Amino acid sequence: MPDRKESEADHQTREEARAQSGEAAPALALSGGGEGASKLGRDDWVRAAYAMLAEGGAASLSVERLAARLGVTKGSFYWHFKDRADLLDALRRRWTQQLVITRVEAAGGAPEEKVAHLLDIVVRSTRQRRGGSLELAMRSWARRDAETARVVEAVDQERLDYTAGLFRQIGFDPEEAEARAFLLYAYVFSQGVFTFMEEKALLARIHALCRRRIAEPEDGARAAE
Amino acid sequence: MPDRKESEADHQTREEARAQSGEAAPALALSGGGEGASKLGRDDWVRAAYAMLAEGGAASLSVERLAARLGVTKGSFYWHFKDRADLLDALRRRWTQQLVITRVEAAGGAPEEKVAHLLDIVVRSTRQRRGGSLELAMRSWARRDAETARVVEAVDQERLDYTAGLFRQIGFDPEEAEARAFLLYAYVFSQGVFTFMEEKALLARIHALCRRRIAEPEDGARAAE
DNA sequence: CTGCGTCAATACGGTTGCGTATGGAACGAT
DNA sequence: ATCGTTCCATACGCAACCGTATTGACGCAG
Repeated sequence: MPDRKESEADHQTREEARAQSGEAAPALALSGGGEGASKLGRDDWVRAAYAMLAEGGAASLSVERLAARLGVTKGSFYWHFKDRADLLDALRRRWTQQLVITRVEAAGGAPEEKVAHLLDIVVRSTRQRRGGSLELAMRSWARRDAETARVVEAVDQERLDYTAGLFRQIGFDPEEAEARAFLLYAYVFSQGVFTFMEEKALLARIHALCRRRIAEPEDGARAAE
Repeated sequence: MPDRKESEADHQTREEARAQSGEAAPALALSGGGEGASKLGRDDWVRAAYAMLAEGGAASLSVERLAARLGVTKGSFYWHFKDRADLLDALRRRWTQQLVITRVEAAGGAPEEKVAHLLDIVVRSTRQRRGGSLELAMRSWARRDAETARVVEAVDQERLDYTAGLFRQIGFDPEEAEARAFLLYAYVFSQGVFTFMEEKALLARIHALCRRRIAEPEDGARAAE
């Protein structure tokens, strides 16, 4: 039975639970909170649920396990949320606002640099594993939930459009820009999905080459200048 | 509550269940079966479960819903399988044996043609949606199950190695072959994952271009001939 | 007809999970 | 001190599942 193995130790204090889950204390909630930050805010719940979503997917995200992870009981959960569906809504919204684009835009620079930044996102990100799990969880969830499917498709579309725009700014014609944008997106997404990409060696070997195939102009007809 | 909505109508005959689930009757089981094929074999269960895995993921694959889908009760299930874990094992094995590589090899031809075949797999496949869902479900499942992670990684590695081998046969040096193999895999995988790829128009627009970026030699230095 | 193997129905106990109801502790305001 | 707000605990009913035990229907060999 390869599925569950926890849920034996229940009944524990908040501090114990936090200690064993390896999670940092909420730390915001009340801005003046001194040490323990004894009360949880809605945002603490959403953040913890977000982590669980990445680990186990939406289907195995239960209210009671979430509460146990936070060291409280579900009595508290239903004070902050109407429903489990209410929590899931919040998760969808949070994921939508986790914008990669704004991060890239904030870094600024020429379109070429932005593309390079996009290409390196997974490589740079220390916790690529979690990012990939999230993307995976969202898409797996989207297969059986229409609203999630809507959200995910919208985000994908936005990312693709943005990337295609960069390529157009660089000078590719619209079709070529769209194709390269998709290739780039597929490449970055796959980096987060395939576990053998965690061997740094493989990634180091192929990254520069992939980057060239995706982002550089054709070698024969070098455009202008 | 966007999750469940079925499981109200239970208690029905086998034929009713099959009719309303829109599924074809098992149709093998007993090779001499005339009409209804009244008895189910272990393989029928695995096949039905395989379909449910694609639709809902491993977490939401329950024995009782599976039985209901087949028009029987779980009393029957536990005759064919020791466990739910037993069924999941069978699913993992089935997925492992669903070899794309052998299909491509069977078609034969020069390495270039095989690469082309790989590139067109999703485009050709009429039920790309289901294939993508399966790949997605397996990987989402693998994030929380070690054995599945092992299986998936082995399959990915095999596919990557095979594709890299093709590129080496074409004449690329090993590093370039590996990089292009990954790009190809990422491209094909992503086609099955992103829902906006279901618009045939977009795919038609970018496919040729992507194919060139992935499979064709650099335009500047055209190799030999 | 009898017995046996095969597949399935029914019934049961146990666990997990959802959502509700209700009460209590901490804290600030009046 | 009293009250209201905020967060949490406990207890309950209910449904979905898992796995087991028992019994039944059906075909087939003897």
